[in-house]
Amino acid sequence: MTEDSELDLPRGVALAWGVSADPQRGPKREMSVEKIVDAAVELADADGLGAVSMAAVAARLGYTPMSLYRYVSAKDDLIVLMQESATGLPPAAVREIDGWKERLGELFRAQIEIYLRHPWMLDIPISGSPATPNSSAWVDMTLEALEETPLDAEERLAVTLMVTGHAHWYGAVLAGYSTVGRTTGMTPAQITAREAALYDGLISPDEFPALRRAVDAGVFLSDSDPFVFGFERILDGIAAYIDALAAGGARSAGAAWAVLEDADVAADKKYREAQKTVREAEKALRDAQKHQRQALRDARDRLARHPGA
Amino acid sequence: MTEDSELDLPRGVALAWGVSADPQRGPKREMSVEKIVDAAVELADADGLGAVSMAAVAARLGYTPMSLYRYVSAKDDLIVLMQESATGLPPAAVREIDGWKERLGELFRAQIEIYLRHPWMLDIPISGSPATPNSSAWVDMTLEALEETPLDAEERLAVTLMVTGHAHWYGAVLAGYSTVGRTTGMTPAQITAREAALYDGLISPDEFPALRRAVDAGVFLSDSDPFVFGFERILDGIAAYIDALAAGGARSAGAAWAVLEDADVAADKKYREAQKTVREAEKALRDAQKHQRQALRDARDRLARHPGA
DNA sequence: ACACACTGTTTATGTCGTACACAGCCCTAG
DNA sequence: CTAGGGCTGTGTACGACATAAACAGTGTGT
Repeated sequence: MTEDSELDLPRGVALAWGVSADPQRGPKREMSVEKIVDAAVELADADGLGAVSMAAVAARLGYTPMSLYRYVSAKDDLIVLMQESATGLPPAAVREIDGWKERLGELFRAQIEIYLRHPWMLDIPISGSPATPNSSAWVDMTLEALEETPLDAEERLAVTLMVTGHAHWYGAVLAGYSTVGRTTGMTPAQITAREAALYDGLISPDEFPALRRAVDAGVFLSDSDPFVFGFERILDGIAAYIDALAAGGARSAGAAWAVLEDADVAADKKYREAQKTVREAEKALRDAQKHQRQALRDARDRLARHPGA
Repeated sequence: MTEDSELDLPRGVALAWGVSADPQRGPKREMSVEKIVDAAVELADADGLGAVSMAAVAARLGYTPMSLYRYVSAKDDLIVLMQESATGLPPAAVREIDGWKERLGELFRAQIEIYLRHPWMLDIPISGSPATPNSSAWVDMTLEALEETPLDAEERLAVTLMVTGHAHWYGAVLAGYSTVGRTTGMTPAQITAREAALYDGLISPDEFPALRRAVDAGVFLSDSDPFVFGFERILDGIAAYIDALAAGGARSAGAAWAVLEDADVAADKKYREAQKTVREAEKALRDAQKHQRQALRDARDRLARHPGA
């Protein structure tokens, strides 16, 4: 029992809070956690999270792989620290902005910018609650923006979560695009065109009527931003709720749905099997069509080779 | 040039659409893509995405690792197929429901259920557009639910994205909890309590005043569901927009924000460095406090051991 | 001055994805 | 009806990767 007196934080989180107790004896340290994290972030910025291996980070700093473990207890910790570093503090200028809507908008925009600069952040799986200092600062500032509203504490947190989530989702979809762009060297317009072409070939009007209509309406070629629209709707929804509160409306109960309590795995299996039947029928149909096309092509080929047959 | 006549779909996606052209010659196949995918899903359901290795899947089916590559061209493809399989078709019963709000609600709920049953889906990074048959079916049904509204095609797609994103986010946060639960064997209540305790110790009223107030208000101990609240606000926001349209309001421009166009990496570096200064100052402060506490503890210890000193 | 906590390094282990070459199977062209 | 070749599942092999363990050198508190 070394009695560290700190609650057992997830190791990486503890490091992020600066709970480290630098050693007294021994040779001078040549590296530092910060240098390691910076090197890792640079690697990830350049070539994605996959490029971050302990060996690569160490090499970038001119050391051997194992040396990093004197500063970071495991790779997972390093990733938490990278996240923390890239997250940074929310822009202080937000405090000068008037109106909760505008503040939320600016915070949202700032989050998207971060994700665009560090797309690898979106590849990090959400692991419980990485309650690190910087992420706490973002939550704090978002909550502060909402203090002028009549929302209660829980509702404010719910809004915070919603904004963060929307930004995360936005970033993920956008980053998907930019990753494809970097891998294939296509411009966004080219990617869009290609996707549209793919959709065009795959979405049959029988199986996906509504989606087909959307494709025909050219939604996948549009350059308007669906996420901005979504964010506006979210703000509207919050405003409507606030108005209703002001008009003496009752607060939302916000109770968890009963359905979600027990994930009935057995039922799911049965369900998936039933679906498989449907899928198989559909596949059979597609196969039939495909075979027909293939047969036609073969016939044509043979005819071309042996015109007299 | 084998002239496959199909556009070059991402390999895994092609498989999902059943574009496979089963071979004519050679020994009878003993396995099938479906069996492989099912085995992989079962593994992932039981022990997470990390438990899905080619070797593990093969072993479960009684074959050698390499045999899988006759059916699946790479692990990434297998994962796309797992996603597709677990996604399944949207519940057909949604079509019987009256009202777009109610339909969206049911689709949302159904998505959450899927994520609860297959939490590993949330660990799969969003890779561009996995436009697979089943995911298309979900989009199709969501769009269909919105056809009774005066929203135009792009707006409907934006709403679809928003609902999916919220569900994904919801699932991710929830799954984080349940993963922690499985790893540590704690009940949700215990986890909540633990998190609350952690927050309590880390969130200082000086650095995070608004967040501190929220903690004190007990938001992390509440059992009400922030996501349901959020979803209600989203629906409200859409409804408000529809009302505005009906009243003759103009459509949202939804133009992309200029800021987002160019992610200025150099500026970010400068920004991060400036933040580092702030962080360092804060850390110094925390360290000072910590050292003080440590010194105090040491003094007490020494006093206890040598009462006469 | 000496012990020992601590440094960065070396070596080694186990897991993983997957390339490649193989021996046997069986459809199809001749 | 036979031969060729595309197919099957398998075995071996290789290169990443995370990280455990043992090591020789360093510098500080006793």
